[in-house]
Amino acid sequence: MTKEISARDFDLAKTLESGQVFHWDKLDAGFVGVIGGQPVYVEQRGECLLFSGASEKEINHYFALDHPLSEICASFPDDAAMNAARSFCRGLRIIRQPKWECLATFICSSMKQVAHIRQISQKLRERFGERCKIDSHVMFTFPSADQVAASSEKELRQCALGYRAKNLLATARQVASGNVDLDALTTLSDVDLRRRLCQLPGVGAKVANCVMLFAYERLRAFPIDVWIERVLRERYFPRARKLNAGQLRAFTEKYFGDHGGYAQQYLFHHARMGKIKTKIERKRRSGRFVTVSRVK
DNA sequence: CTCCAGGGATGAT
DNA sequence: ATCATCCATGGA
Repeated sequence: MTKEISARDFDLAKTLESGQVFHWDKLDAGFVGVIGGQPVYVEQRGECLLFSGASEKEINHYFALDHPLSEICASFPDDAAMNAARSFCRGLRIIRQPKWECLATFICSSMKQVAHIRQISQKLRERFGERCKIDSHVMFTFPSADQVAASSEKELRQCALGYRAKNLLATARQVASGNVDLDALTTLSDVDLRRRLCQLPGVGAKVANCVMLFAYERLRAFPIDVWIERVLRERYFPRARKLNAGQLRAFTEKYFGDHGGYAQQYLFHHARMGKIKTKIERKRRSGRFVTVSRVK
């Protein structure tokens, strides 16, 4: 039942915990999640992936094991912030997510921490998705646009969506009705795709760029959230006074180039992990200080 | 307890 | 065209 493929230049944990996808959970030595409506277990052992629930082809495609990662990383600009992130995030890949699932979760992401987006995703799945099992482990698929569209704003709010419920419902109805065909947008240019996505309720430039990057494989798309904006201002414009969103966007588009989305994800993950690490460090130091002072 | 989070829509300059 | 404010919720 368990199959295995070689996966070079790949770090499963970094990929799944970098804040690009929100429905994978740690189980035993690996992760459980859903790919194409099927429950999947994946575990990394060195340069090998052990998995069950999907075909080798599906695993290869979902985790984008065909992306030429060393070439992509080599195309990043050569500067201190980028080099640190490149080194820290070795093996992190931008995966190929289902379009609706990605769009829906990022509509829910506004002004939410990664941990809470995961929680919202889980509540949506448990309430509206379909129950399934991998071995004896129970899980739920992400609800389709039809399933979300058939619910109500009140029900959605019970998933801790807050003001985002109205936007998710409105967008789900546009997708479910066929008014918007997410698959058909694949043929559009980056500019046109972004414009169409931004027409959906709850989708602005940032969410549109996330969906373009994580579901449409537009590897240039460069989402600018509070973390990335902080990195850009601190590391690339340390003493710029007035710097608006348009100027930041123009800079990122030309500076980070064809794989800007990858560069962005590396900067994002490195910055987030750095902060979490300093928090743990602070806690450890304060704990030690208390111990020492008590001894005295 | 307070602070803040992978923002967007809206209305005021 | 840019800028400020509000929007719910809960983790840290």
